[in-house]
Amino acid sequence: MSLVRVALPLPLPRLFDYEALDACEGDVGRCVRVPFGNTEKTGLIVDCLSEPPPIQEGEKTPFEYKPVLSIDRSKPPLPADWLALVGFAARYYHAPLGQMVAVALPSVWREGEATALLPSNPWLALSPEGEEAIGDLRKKALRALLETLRETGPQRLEHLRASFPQALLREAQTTGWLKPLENAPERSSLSALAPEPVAEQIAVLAQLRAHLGKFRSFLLHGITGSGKTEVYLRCAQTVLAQGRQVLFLVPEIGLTPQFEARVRARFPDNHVVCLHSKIAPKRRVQGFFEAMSGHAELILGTRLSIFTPLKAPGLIVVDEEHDPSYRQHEGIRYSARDLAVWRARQWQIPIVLGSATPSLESWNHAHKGHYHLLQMHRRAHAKAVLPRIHLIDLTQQKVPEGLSPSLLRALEHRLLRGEQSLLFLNRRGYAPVLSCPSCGWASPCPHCSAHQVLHRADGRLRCHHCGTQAPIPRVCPSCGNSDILPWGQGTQRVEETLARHFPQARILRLDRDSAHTQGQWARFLDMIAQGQADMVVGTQMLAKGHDFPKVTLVGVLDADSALFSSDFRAPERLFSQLMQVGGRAGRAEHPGEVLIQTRHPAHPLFACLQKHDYAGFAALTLKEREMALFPPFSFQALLCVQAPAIETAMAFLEKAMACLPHAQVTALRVYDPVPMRMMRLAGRERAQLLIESDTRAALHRFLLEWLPGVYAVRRDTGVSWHLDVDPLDL
DNA sequence: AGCACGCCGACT
DNA sequence: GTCGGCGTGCTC
Repeated sequence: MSLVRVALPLPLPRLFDYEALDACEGDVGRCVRVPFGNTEKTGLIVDCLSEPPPIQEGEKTPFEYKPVLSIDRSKPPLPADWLALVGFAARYYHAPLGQMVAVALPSVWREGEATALLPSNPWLALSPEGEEAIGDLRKKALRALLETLRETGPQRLEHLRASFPQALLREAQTTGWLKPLENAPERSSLSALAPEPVAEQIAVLAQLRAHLGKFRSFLLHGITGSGKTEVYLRCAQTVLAQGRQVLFLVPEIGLTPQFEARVRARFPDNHVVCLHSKIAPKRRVQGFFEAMSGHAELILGTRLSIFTPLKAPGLIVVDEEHDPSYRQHEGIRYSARDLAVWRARQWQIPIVLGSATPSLESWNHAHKGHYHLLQMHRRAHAKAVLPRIHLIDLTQQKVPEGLSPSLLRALEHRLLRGEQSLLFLNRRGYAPVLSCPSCGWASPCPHCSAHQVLHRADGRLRCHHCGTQAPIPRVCPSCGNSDILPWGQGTQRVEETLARHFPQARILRLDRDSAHTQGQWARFLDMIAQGQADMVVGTQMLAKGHDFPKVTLVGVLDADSALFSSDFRAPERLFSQLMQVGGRAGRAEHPGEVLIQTRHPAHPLFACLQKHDYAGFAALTLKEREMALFPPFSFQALLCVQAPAIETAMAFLEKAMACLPHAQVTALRVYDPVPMRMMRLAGRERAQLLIESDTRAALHRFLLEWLPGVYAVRRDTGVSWHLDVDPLDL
């Protein structure tokens, strides 16, 4: 008898066995179609058994195995190291294996017929017909494509894809204007010129290169502008030269295009694959397959690309490793950064975690000697200096519209000198609340425990959590008072205020509302670079990724909300954001200045910030965490429940608590169930239960014992739950 | 999670 | 008399 053990995409913590007479060990890692209940499902074969496993205790009758419907042998099976990774992730995050597989495997792979996954010849050249066509082409885009080819000579398909739409390329190929080239031409002359590394970079590179081919976690702490990317690229170059692949992780989709462009420019002869959730499903599997077969040499992408199988891995780079976007916080939760470290160990290769403001978890690892700390304290451009940081004490100044007189004066100076200013405010919309002074009504969202935000431009109240919209009421919906007022500042209102103060200034607003498409965002960045804006108001979108060489003033309008937040990680995020926005200014020859408005200028966070002293801030904050036994000095898991009503959610948690393992593990704390900080979200009410342990091992032993009980808890209608291991926000 | 089976209220 | 609510139980 031959059985296959199948992981199915179900929220059940078990596997299902099926009869498959023709199956063998070689089918492990293949997709399989199976009957399930009275439907069919596609799962992944994770094991092959020659005889039925012994009857489990408590099992009544030996059941009959159903036969598999079909095994998909059109694709190679997923390799053992990939299955090991997904298996580890499922165990570590206590998620059903089938669901982890569903997260890790592109959906088209599962559904896919034997599509032509092997890459065709990627080289394209301009044909004589194309050369002729350029003359009488009326379409601007097609002409631009052909002229690019004429100027640069043959190019790899994926290079062209990065700059031209797919449809355009297809059109040019079908008309015969672009023809495939059999052999890759010599293109060494086209390699982009690269800046010479400075002393610090050379030293860091020497360390990295000395450890290629071995497992080692490096924490590369380099200040903004110290040239971390250059280090990654040079290290990658060495790895590629050894015939090995490089996996690059970046935090956000928004950052991939520029990074991708830089990587492609640097390695024009290598096959680069870009993976994130906005890539068309078909191309994602293609990239997945090319990485697995070894055709793709550089794989870059967001958190989901940590699940890419690699044929010959040589290096993993996690850029901006502190960034919270590495954590998946919906559905099955995982941290791509943490899994990356596991993969590096699995593959016995080095991993570089880079950041100007490392996560305290990583910093702590470095200081305990688990990670090897590499530092770069100087900006790579000799002329560039760090910005000076000043605090504006809001308790000493009147700020009627969120802009203090000192900040206004500073803005005026830049305007007169023809320099750019950047204002940073983490609140989009016009005003965060519309409120009634007489009865206290404050634009509540009907579905969330949050206020609806006033968006004056489109005349709506909008909830930023669930998306609910409503027209702006003319009188208070609660008491009929006609004097309802916007309360507080959002980016739109600041933009308006600035326009009133500086009617001659060209003001640009950059937030999710104004730059909703990638194209719009790029256009805005371009306008700033061209000097077509004097003042830019924006949210944290501004802090990430791009440099603004002409900006000499950065104003932070409200730094305080994070200082006394109930989230113990809020100061860490604030520090990182302030360092990042500060880093946007004062590039090249212009010295930059940062002005931070605060009601708490004596807060120690600012003292560290003014000295550009990440290490000092980290030491201070780690000390606090140690005293309070917060992570990384304890290990947490969160059981989260959603239900139509909070009572139902709490009831589930009470029942879950009733089945806690009797043999209570020592050094472990189980806190009482509480409603979540944001109790209501999108019409669902949420509660949570926190488990905290002194050691990771104890936490996992405990969860292993407890979870079967939790799965067995009788759930009222509408209740759903999930476990969050190493949660980022409580 | 789906999807069945199963036992009590307002309807053509 | 039925259609349909969702409580409960199962999926190799």
